[in-house]
Amino acid sequence: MPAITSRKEIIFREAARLFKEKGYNSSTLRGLANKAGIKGGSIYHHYSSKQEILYLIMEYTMTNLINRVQLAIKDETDPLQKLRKAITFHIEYHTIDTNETYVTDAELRSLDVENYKKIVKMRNTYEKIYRDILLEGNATEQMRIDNIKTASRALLQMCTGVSYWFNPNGKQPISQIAENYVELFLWGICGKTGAVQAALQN
Amino acid sequence: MPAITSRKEIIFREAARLFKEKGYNSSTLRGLANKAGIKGGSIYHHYSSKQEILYLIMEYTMTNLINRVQLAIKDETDPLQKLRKAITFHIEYHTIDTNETYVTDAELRSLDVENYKKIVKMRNTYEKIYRDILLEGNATEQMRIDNIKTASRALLQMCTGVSYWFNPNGKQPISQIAENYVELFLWGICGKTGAVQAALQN
DNA sequence: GTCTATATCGGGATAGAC
DNA sequence: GTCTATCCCGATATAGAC
Repeated sequence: MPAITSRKEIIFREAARLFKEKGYNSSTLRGLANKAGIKGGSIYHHYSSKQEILYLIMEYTMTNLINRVQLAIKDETDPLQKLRKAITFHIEYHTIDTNETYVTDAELRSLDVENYKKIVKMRNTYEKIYRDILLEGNATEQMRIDNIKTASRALLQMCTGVSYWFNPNGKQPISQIAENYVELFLWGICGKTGAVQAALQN
Repeated sequence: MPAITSRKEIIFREAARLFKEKGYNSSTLRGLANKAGIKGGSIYHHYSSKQEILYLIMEYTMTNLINRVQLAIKDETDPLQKLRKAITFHIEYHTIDTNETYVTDAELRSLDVENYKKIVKMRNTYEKIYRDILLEGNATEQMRIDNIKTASRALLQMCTGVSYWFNPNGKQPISQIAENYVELFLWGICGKTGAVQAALQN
């Protein structure tokens, strides 16, 4: 979205908030218009349908995810560092555009067939970036992953979940939560016990 | 649900399937009746409202989750073994009652206030079982977890995700996928590399 | 660019026959 | 226990005035 907050952008943001709160189908255009400070019919001056608004939210989100994760890892060569940067980006972005990412994650079902295909394609592109990092890590033997597809799905599922409960006013800053997740995914809950660390000292 | 497949049970199962496919609000009682082999109005002989069906699906699911996970771990004393059993149960149950668990996970928003409170309470009960295992593991120093709440959420989020993509006709049996997840959560993607294993041999 | 008024449709729920 | 018929409401989308 452009920097200047036009009415069109207000509708966009409020739609994401509303769709997250009530779900796409339970959200009404009257309710959305009300939040945007206009009447129901006026929405059609800015968007051609409710479906279009949903699609644009998802397209915006997927475009950002793909472009920005590539930016985040572009200067790294080490797979471990790439993964750290990618995970951290994923979690942080999901807490910045919380509403948009939530809707993108939860409302795939509500898309028309054509729109569905486009978004799924973008999602595959995004997931492949993570799979490729894991593959590299296996190749350098810095990682050991039996099943790349399962592991990348588990990773993204786990990280996306942060945005469901993250409270920006809470005690823990998001950077620290992201670091928790990185450590958890890299080392598990047993890999950093005293016994392992002692052994690694040798 | 009772063993005998009554019409009431058919409606219940078809509702879970339909709500998963289209979402609660996009599902119609006429469509549900059609799947159950009756006409729309006849549903009200078995259930008092659409909302009641949703609530019963969730109550059934949470009751099963709570009771069965306790059964699964009751003979174990070792926190690591408890966790293995609990994770395996969680994943396997989500692929048995896939539709019911999916709906329970995705349609909290669609519950009435009163029903919402009851289900959230049950979900907290369920999550506490996992948190307690992690706490025990920290106490015995078999695990090392900085943030129990974050870790348990990450775990459940990750495991629940299996049911979104698991294909019972695929190559991998669910028991093997569950084992992948257990290993991933316990050791991460780095904890089982050659370097660590060599160090642990000493 | 926003308003009001309205066309049109479909869904949840009920009533009463069989 | 299931059917048909229907009530009632609310939602998307459109038309035309300002």
